[in-house]
Amino acid sequence: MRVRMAPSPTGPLHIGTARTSLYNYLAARHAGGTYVLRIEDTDPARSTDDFERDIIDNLHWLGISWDEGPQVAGGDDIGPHAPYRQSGRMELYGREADRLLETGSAYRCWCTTEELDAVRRDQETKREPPRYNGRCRHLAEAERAAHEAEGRPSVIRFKVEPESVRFDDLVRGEIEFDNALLGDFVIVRNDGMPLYHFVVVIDDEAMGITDVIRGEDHLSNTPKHIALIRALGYREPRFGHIPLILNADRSKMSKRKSQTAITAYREEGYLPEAFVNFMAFLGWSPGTEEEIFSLSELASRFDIAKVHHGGAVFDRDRLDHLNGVYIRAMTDEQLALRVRPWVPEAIRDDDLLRLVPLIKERLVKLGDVPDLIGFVWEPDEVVAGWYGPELLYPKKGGPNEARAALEGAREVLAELDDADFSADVLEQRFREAAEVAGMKAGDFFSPIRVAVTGRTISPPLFASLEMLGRDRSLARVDDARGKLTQVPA
RNA sequence: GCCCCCAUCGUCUAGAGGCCUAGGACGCCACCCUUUCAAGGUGGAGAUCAGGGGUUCGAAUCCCCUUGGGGGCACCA
Repeated sequence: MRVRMAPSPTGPLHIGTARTSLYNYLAARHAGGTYVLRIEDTDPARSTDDFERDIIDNLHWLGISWDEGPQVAGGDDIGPHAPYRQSGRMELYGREADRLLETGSAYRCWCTTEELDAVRRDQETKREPPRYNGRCRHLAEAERAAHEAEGRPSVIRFKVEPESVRFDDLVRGEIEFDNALLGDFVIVRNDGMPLYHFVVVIDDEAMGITDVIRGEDHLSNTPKHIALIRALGYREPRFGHIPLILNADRSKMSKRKSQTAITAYREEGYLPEAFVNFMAFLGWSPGTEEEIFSLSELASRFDIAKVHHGGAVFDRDRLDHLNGVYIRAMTDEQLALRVRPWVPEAIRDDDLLRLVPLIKERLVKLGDVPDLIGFVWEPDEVVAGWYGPELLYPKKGGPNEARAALEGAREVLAELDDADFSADVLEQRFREAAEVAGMKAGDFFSPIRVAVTGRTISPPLFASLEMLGRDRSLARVDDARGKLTQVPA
């Protein structure tokens, strides 16, 4: 089995492309087949090196590796079927176009865009299917010769025979189309650039692709490909069309309505293993109630025949949940390593490791780290700027209760020496102080929490104080007391 | 408009004629735990399996129609 993924570098790696890539990868790994990466850059106007790099980098990030193809952007191709970039195969496309011309399966067309538009408009008003009317197909020899002598640029059109085409789709079963509805489509532009439907078929043949697994949006294009394959005398691969990933409104997932770039998710701090797990379940399930799978587990379980037929809405809540599951499953050491890019360099590795337990079970995405424990490394005055005096009031209480708690906290902190400055000791002392103040523990802790972390929601208070150390804790409590002096009782 | 595909809780899905008074997960709502928030635990609401006809002793599962949704019909990929 040889499968391929064929992204075009006209944008950053799209989630749909990534999922198709994943399914191809899983199918190949499951069957012990070969997985090929091919860059479809036949649209020079829209293709860029940056996008190619984005695609390759993010595929690597997801852990999807290929056996043949460019291993790095702009790098050398690896594999016996090079080139793996369409721009490297121009000569072959030209030869195959000539062959089609010679065998009479294709013909030159001189119709102008204006003429074509006019025909299309006419068809629309007459409610006919919009397709090429075949004018140049029936050109007399003399007219053809005249056009060619004139030297005006022409496109090459493929002659579609009015026959019915059927194939056995790997995920959907038997599908039948009537090619009479198709119309002769263009395979080479008037500037000589070959078009997608044409090159995809040539490339797949050249690379010995046996199974074409792609998005459902290509289902309707398949009869064109099959017609081309037959005219060219190629061997017909199996086709499998996987369901689309959808926006919340159930339309095809698009940049306009959803975040589609894999990079964006990566930058937010989603874990590649969680993302892969999530994508795999968008249209596939093992048929059991298990749901946590590594890439290699997925490969051993994956079955293209069990892929769903209907589209799947991208559900961010579910992704968040899965990401949290993977984060919680990590050791503190692993998580510290992963979180490093989101933490200031000034934070030492051993301090970071001490921070991790405070946030592990409340972390959804790695990028949320600064939000959760930024107070540890932010300067006191910055943290003080995060809240106003009224945030210091306990839920049931006002400035007086806040003052009492802060006062009590000050005393406790002031009398502790550094050796005693641990979460356990702190908790014990603070609870005693709450009692002395005649306050419920929760109400007593609340103003202190805000003073120290700048937020009403934070990691456990005493561990936070321990991390911060005595002096900074004291300073923050004093900052808070200062804020309260401006407020009348 | 034409062609093709699809249709189980809000979402992702289990389900390949009797095991289904439809299971799980996310989300939601309670309660428990608890220094906040999470995490965790327990429980709950939530799908007349889009609707209608068949086939069958029996249908979420098979067939047909309707409806709804999606995709495709480029000198884009």
